[in-house]
Amino acid sequence: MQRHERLIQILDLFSQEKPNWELEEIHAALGHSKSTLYRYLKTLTDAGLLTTFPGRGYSLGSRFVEFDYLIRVTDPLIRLAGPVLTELAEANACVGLLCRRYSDKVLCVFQHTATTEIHSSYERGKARPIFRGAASQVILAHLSAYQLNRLYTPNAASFRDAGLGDDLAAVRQSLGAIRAAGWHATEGQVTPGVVGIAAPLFDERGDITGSFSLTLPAGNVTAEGIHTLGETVADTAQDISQSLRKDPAS
Amino acid sequence: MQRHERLIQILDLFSQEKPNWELEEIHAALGHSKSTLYRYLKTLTDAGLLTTFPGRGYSLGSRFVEFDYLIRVTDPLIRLAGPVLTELAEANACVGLLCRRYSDKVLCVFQHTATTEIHSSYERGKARPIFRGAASQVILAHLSAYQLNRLYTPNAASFRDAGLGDDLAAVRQSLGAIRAAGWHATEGQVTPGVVGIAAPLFDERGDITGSFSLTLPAGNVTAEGIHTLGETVADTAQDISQSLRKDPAS
DNA sequence: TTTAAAATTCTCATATAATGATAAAATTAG
DNA sequence: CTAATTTTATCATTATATGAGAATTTTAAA
Repeated sequence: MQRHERLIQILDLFSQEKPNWELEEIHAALGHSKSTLYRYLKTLTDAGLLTTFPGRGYSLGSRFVEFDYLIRVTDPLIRLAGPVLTELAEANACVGLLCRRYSDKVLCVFQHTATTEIHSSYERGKARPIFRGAASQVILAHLSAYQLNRLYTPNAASFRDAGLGDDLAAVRQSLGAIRAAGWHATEGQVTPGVVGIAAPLFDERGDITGSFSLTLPAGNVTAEGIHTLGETVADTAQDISQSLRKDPAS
Repeated sequence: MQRHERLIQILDLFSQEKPNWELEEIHAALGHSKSTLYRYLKTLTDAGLLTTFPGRGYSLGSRFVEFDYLIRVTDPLIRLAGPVLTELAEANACVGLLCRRYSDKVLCVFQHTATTEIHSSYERGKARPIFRGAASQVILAHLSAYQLNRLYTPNAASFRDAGLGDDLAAVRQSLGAIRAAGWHATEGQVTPGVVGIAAPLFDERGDITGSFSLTLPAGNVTAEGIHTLGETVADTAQDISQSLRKDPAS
């Protein structure tokens, strides 16, 4: 294995269940010599990727907090879509979600809650299931043919389970229908009894970059209501994509 | 130079001014061979520290967003102090700030604004000046003697400019006074016309871990008012530190 | 969908830096 | 201030990183 990978592998240890690691524990888990391990930990600590206090082991460093801030303030998606999403969520007493595609992931990057009926667990930084839910599927629907092929082959079962089709042809067709509609709604794919209504967001070059969505209790809305909201979400998302084209950064 | 450092050096390129780098630009800035550079970028991208989209160069990856979330949800300081700070800021129509020490840095990790008179620029992830302002100085005041020595020698001028004393003895004395008072207030050290009132937060082992502070327009408060608020802030911070002792994680 | 162009990864011989045992130094805690 | 502990430095050996070019993958255009 590459040395660099062994260095970065250390970061993989840190999780919600175990955010703090003693030197000895890392040693036991990864088995480097003490010299090497100290060298690795110093490199990561100097880079701000880890932090340590005497007698308290290692935990994730300030760089993650600082770079998240940097990403947040330089993200035109948040700047442009955030306020509009907040407004729309308030107007419809629901939860608004802004997601971004990161190659093979869909992450929530902004959220606004305007209801107490559902408590969304999708804060900024929380990953979404890639195949399930409107906010993700609307992104899948706009991948290039090549990218979709690549993703489909090792994940055929996930596509089927998410109701997108039993073979690639069927998946292409259902994703094509989502593209044609301009918006997409799912019910209970992520949380039982909860409806998601999403539309795609495109970057300044016209490529899929994320999704704009509302989340609300299934009982609160009729099929017609969903349709009306879908059109609104689609129109709003289209406006945002248009603004992104005029905005310098991506 | 160590190879690992050259790898991580790539991350240093990314800034608020230039959050996006083309391969050719990185090549020009750091001068590795194409093979090596591609190898480095792939390692960082696979680790989620960078992200890339065709024709759009590289930018910071999803790991920073995800790990900031992880840090946020596992941070007992935010869980315990956040709600109390919000309440206190609302009650006094000011800005509440929660800062954390990261070895040589002081970072804002939580903020609540309950006034329109000042607009705090200290969102989560924004670094604070280490020597200036109540929120930082109250942390300095509780460093160990050894740590203070280490920090003082190369920063004597900064200590003087921040009004903490002209030599180490004087600095020790003024920091001792801050410790004795239990809270500390400064005016205009960070933003002109703005008063900061801060108290220290200690972790479960009794070591300084951050600060709890309120920020308000100087015109809105008398010397007595500051004193009253200072006592409140100190008492509240003390309660939080006490709770941290009972809390498992740090 | 097919094809051409561009971007990225792979291969391999050589040079260079990583490794680990131990010694030295720095830091903590009493 | 001193003893105990943690962290860093030293150095010979070994293993891996490097870079040029070839092969492949991926993109974009027809």
